[in-house]
Amino acid sequence: MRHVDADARRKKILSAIVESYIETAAPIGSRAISQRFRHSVSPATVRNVMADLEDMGFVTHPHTSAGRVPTDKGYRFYVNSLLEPKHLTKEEESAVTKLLNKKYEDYDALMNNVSSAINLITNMAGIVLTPRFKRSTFKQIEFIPVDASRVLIVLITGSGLVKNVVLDAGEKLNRSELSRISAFLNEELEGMFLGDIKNHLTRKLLEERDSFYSFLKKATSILQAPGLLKMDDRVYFEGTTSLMSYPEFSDVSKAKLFLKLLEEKQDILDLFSEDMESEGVKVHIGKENICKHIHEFTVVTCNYKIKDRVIGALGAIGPKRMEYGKVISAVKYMSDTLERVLEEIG
Amino acid sequence: MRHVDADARRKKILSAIVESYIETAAPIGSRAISQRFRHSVSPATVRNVMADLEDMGFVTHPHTSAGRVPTDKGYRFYVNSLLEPKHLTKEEESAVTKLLNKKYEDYDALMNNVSSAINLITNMAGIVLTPRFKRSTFKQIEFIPVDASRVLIVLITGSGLVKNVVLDAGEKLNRSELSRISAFLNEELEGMFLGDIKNHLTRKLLEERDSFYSFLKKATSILQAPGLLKMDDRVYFEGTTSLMSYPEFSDVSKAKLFLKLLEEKQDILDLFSEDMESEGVKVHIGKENICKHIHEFTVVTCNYKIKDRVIGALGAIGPKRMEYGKVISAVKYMSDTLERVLEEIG
DNA sequence: AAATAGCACTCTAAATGATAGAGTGCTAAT
DNA sequence: ATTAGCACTCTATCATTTAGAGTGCTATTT
Repeated sequence: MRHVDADARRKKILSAIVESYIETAAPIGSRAISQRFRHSVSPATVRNVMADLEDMGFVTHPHTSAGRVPTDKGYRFYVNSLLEPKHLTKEEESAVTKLLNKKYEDYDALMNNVSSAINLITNMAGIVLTPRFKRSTFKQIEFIPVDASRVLIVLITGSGLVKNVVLDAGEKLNRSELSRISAFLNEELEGMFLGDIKNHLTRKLLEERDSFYSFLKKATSILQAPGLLKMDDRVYFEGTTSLMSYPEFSDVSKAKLFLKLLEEKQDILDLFSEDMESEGVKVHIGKENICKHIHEFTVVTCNYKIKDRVIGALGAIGPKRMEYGKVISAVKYMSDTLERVLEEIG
Repeated sequence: MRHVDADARRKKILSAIVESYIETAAPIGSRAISQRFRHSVSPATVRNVMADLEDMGFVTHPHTSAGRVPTDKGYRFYVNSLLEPKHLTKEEESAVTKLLNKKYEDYDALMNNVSSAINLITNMAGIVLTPRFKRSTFKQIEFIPVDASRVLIVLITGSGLVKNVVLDAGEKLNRSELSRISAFLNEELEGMFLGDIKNHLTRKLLEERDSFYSFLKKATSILQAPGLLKMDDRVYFEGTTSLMSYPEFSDVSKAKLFLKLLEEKQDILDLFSEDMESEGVKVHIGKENICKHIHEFTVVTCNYKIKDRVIGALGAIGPKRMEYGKVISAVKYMSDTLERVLEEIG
């Protein structure tokens, strides 16, 4: 490796450091790097390059006489510039297909299986955010009288989600009025975003003054039934166990911290929600995450859509020391697969 | 403590060993026991009693020069005979009430909160098995046409659970026939166990021979819609994090084992399902559990009912070293509370 | 000038050994 | 029947040592 471009060599060595660290979880020394290149460079040279890389902030030292470890910046550079994407094997793809090709009685089971599949392929914790209700569109509403004063409201969304709420009106309900209300709402709200319905009706209510007003008022109040239009985000997790095998978690206090993170799903939810706004796979390495509980981890996310509308996100979370090529491919693949499955369920 | 009944003293000392071990997680020696009784017995006497207890299989030695530790048999005797029930404090009860007195949009949220509450009070992992669908009764069924060939089936159970399934009939559906079918089913199946419906209809089908046959046939086939009458057991967990604080889990491999247990919910489900058959609080200590993954833990369960019919179970799981009095009371209390809440939701 | 060999120095992790303390079991005394 | 006394055992802990891996610098080679 004589008279090589210095910059190219730095990249190769950084790549080697990152990959070796991902593999072994141990700091890597100049001698080992030299061996990795079959002694085409001597350890001494490697040491010089390493010193440079350290100056540039890509790697660091746990202590004076230890090998080098990538920094967040190092991982970032690796992911942006050096990474080779690693596609799923045929076996992996068929394993995913097999896991997801059941008949689903509900979304819960499907989402759980998707996060299991992510876990299966990546060995990271799989995360799925359910379809966002607020972003769904109105398709149909029906009222089913349960007894004198109570009625079951059934709301069907454009993407086929169904939501039930039992409304206790407190007064005796008039069946024919109910069916007039549902007919009206089905006409009026067709295709509208659930998140926009409330405002739409309030505005309309202001314009009306005649006898129609009280009818509209009643319809509006029914839609206020607790939980009916409320957002219904849910987070699915699988695979915490397999994460515990990583040496990163041999310290119990760290493991505990991580479990806590997963149990208090809010931070994850925020992160994923934000990532849903933009297209494609996103990678958040260590301290790049705003939420400081995730500072020791990397999160890979991707949104998923039905009919070109983003309705959720999925991804993987694990130690920064992850096989980025594999994980990124897997997350993308799972997003595509989930979209396909959702399309089929219709 | 001169001339005390030997048997009574053994019990007192066993009690002291168990309680001390529960508190400190450390083997307890004769000196410490003696101190616990304010030196009314000498360490030497305690040693003799301890040797007896060991012969009887209630306590054991980690090694020659260590204190005693209760065996499963010791815990069992303690729970059966020595235990003093410890009621929840007013604060704890009000904390539970506060946690559960929200409006629930769905059972998922409720059950999650119940298992959180169990965790909150006991510091063990809280577990809830959802209402068993098969044991629910039929109340009402309605069909909502979604498009030409598809219909949303809404099934309401006696306990107020609602289940939706979209059925794709593949052929054009006749609205008036659908409503005749639902009217018939609502009449015919009122109050019947969901688990019995299939047999009931098949039997009836055999008896019919006239024009009614094809109508009945159609009704039956609709109820076969995938997932409609299928069992829908689900397990809710909360509080794995707080368990990780226990010294039992300072060994990561043990922690991992436990997490695995929680992730593969089947064993838990089996255990709880079995316990649902009998009334009241059940305690399973260590090796008493058939499933060997639980051999290091104690599980406390209790079923819960709606209108005198058992529909689910809840409980706590944690190290054998738990405050049995407290945990047992808490599990019972949560069962009562959940029954009350379910009654209110109706 | 770039690459490398050599060497002194640093730090860690693992092995070793010594020590204190907690606990037991037995026997003799009360 | 209980207890005191004593020898013995086992463990946990701490300090000390040692081997090895790794660096950084300088002198040397190409």
